[in-house]
Amino acid sequence: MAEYNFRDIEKKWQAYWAENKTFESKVDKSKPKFYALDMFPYPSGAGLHVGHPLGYIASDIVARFKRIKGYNVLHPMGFDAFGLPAEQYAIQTGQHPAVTTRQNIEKYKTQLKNMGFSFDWDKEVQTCDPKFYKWTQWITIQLFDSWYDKEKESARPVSELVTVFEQDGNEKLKAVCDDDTPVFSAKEWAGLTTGQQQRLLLKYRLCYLSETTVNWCPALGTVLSNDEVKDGFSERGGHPVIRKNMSQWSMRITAYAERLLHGLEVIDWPEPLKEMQRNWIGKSTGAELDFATEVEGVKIRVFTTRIDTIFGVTFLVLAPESELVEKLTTREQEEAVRTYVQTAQNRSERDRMSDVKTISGVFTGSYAIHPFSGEKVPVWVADYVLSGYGTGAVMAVPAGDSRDHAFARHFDLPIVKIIEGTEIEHEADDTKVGKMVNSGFLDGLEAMDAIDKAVEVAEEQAIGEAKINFRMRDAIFARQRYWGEPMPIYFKDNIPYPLPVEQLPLELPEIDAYKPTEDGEPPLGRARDWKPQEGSHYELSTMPGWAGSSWYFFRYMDAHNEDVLVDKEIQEYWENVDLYIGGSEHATGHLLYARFWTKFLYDLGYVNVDEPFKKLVNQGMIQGRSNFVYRIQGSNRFVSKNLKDQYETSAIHVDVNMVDNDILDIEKFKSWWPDLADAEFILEDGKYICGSEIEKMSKRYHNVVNPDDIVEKYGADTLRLYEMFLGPLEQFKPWNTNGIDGVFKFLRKFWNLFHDSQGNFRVSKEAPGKEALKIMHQTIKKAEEDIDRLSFNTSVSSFMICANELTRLQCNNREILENFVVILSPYAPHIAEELWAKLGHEESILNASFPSYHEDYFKEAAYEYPVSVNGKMRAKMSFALDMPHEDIEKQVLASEVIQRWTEGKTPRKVIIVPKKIVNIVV
RNA sequence: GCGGAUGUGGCGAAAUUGGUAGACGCACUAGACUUAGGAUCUAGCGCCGCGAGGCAUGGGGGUUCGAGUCCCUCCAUCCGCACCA
Repeated sequence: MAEYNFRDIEKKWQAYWAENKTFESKVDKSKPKFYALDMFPYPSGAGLHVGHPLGYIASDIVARFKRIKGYNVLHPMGFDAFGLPAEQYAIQTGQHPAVTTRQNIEKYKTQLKNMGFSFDWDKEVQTCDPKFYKWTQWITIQLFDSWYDKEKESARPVSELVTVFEQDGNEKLKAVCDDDTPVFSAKEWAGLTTGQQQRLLLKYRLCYLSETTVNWCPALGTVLSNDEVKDGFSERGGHPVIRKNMSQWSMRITAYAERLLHGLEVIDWPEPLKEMQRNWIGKSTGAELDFATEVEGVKIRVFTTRIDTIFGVTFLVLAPESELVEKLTTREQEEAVRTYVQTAQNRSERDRMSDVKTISGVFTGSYAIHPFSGEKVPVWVADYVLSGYGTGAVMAVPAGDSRDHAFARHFDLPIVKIIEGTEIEHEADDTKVGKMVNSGFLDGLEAMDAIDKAVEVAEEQAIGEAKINFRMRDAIFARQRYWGEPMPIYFKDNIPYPLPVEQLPLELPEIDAYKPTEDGEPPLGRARDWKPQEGSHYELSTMPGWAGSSWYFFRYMDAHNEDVLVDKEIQEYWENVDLYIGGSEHATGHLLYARFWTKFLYDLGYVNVDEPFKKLVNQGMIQGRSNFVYRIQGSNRFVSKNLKDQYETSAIHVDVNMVDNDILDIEKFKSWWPDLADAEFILEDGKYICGSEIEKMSKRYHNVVNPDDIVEKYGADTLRLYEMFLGPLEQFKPWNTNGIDGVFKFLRKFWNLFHDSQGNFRVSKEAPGKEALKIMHQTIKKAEEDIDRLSFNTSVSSFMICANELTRLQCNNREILENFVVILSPYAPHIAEELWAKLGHEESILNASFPSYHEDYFKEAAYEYPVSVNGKMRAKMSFALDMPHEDIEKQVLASEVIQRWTEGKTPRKVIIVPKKIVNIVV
């Protein structure tokens, strides 16, 4: 009997697709386009586990669905191939990262191809390929050669900036630049040396070099961007991170803060993810205000969002790093302040964060003058004020801010009530509701109105102005590592210049080892004779991991173009990504940087969209389910889970592949390690039961399930269906193979619909019955609607119902089955292709078209209305489709059954919800 | 602390606009066919009750003829941010 033989079928069709380039996509203006993209993987040595394909399956279903709906689909795949693990491995083994990366990529591709994805492999990109990173470098040069015009809200070439400087200096210019940029006139500009001019221009460039405090990770020997640091440790490897001043390349992403925020309103992304980006950008609207001090010529500028509380200010606080600290410290306080500042500076990021609740600070000895009341307010230094945010100085309002309140109480500073009716003795009240009191000209105003009034007065008196601040910082754009894109920058006389475009790509040089040099230079310092010309040298840092991933989605459109990063016409056809699937862990990294670069390329006219991803879906991670055995301490005996409390045991992770339904395969276990060969076991009911826990799927927990094993045992189609069946795409869920049989049985049942008991292919031309038509059209409708809302699990269920029903009806009508094959094909492409071919079609099922459904087939002539009495379901009654309400009402009330439920009472009300329910209220 | 999400049988989960809660699958139970079954088929399967019926969507309250769905409140779990003035 010829059973459903998935192995042969899958092999056959994968070969067919490759040979016929079935998934190739070309610009075709006669069809609407659809761009379905997955976040490309980093090819790690461990290979794919069952969690990786989840998102790929979903996007593949959509891609295949859109194809049979008549769209021209771009569905590519590639590799984010630069990165730390390959480099760490290289440091340990001396093996070139390019070699291991290539091997890993091959492994990934084999695994991916086994799952039947409809990727157009001709469009594959690898970020570590010089042909690709040529353009990453090219974009970097464009960023270097651009500045941000606040007036036009757009990036512009630096050459135009130079023209502005030559004509007017920078006095009237509205541009985004470093905070310490001096004001100069055209005349002053003309008087500068080339070197001085270049240094000034760096303060405007979107890719720039500056002296900044960076996150330095000593263990990795490199700087990290803010999104790569989690709780004071590096995200990769978990090494401690310290603050350090260094000259570093950065990207002026802050120039785009406002647009990055606004853009969120027009894209279809999950709300939580948008919220994360909003938080990260951290816009706050407030005002800056100057406080004069007792020291001649020194003013303290503060940023506040609550200028309405200005009369509640009882002291000012400076960040320890503020340069005003020195100027304002009196002789008597000098010693104390210096000690405090030094302690604060020496604390690592980690210490400072873990110590948030400790209140510390020191008085500078001097006083500032309240701009409105003229009162003296003491100036303090405290590390709860951050140098990197706002102006590095705050006006403290203990009545309205809990930190100020705590500080005031700790150091016994006054607390002044400024909003009527608030209770502020023990706690600050930060609500903006109530009338102002003790507040001079603000008295009697509502807090919200007082904000506007205070800003108005401050601007009138020229002591302050409305101001918007962002929490987001510029992104560090260099790593002191080998395995990344070399910066296309060289230095001459200590001034950085971009490499001429025709010299790109600047390829990674060969080096003898992948560690930093003896004198602490990055690994590229080891490269010999690696310089553009005598007297100049290349930048030794490489780009961060996010460089290539910030624009790769454009490259797929035109992956082999050697002249431009993407052909304009081609890009204008594909525009941007219609559906992007990937993990939410990239919320404040990749997904922000990609938006930034897209907006930049848009400003310069290289692309015609300013958002890269129209719709984004976060697939939930598939977690691992770890199993444990319990070793009796100091022995080679293992005790079953429910008996373990009788002994002193330690739990040991055991490879989940030796465990079935928590029952340990003792023979396999014994051969796991040599010293387990003579292990003894204390069993319960003759079995060894393992403990279990949900953890991240990882090699070190021995809980990795390889999709290859599932494909081998059940086939790729079953794996695809099962991963979708597991639950909603967005949800996190542990991997569990328990239910996979059900899905496999469905495929076999589906196969059997087309085959007789001898295994001969068999469909009939006999007209299908009403019931068969009904279930078929319902299923078509469901399949279509479910894909539109990415509800794949419910779709799989409806396929099963359909197969059950058709089997029960013994229906093997040709057209019905043909429709079924087509709607199933996005989910289980191999079996669908096979049956499609058996049905006599010569082309791939991707050339089929998705069937349309007709509600007539499953609409009944009459509706069955549930009837409820006082909201409680009581009976079912049939009514004709278009029966008027009055007739329905009459019929219901006349019914003896209903009379009984209403106990003969006359109803007060009869509610008829068309096509849904009839409710009688007594 | 702030922000966001989630909470439904033994388990994974359905329920698209408020309208018969638990579809579908797993596990389980009984039966059929079998030399046998980790194959297949049939039936059952939220809880209490012999039954009619009653109770059930984290707890409590509300709106409604009617609430898993809307509102308030509390609890639990997960995620993100965390001295951002």
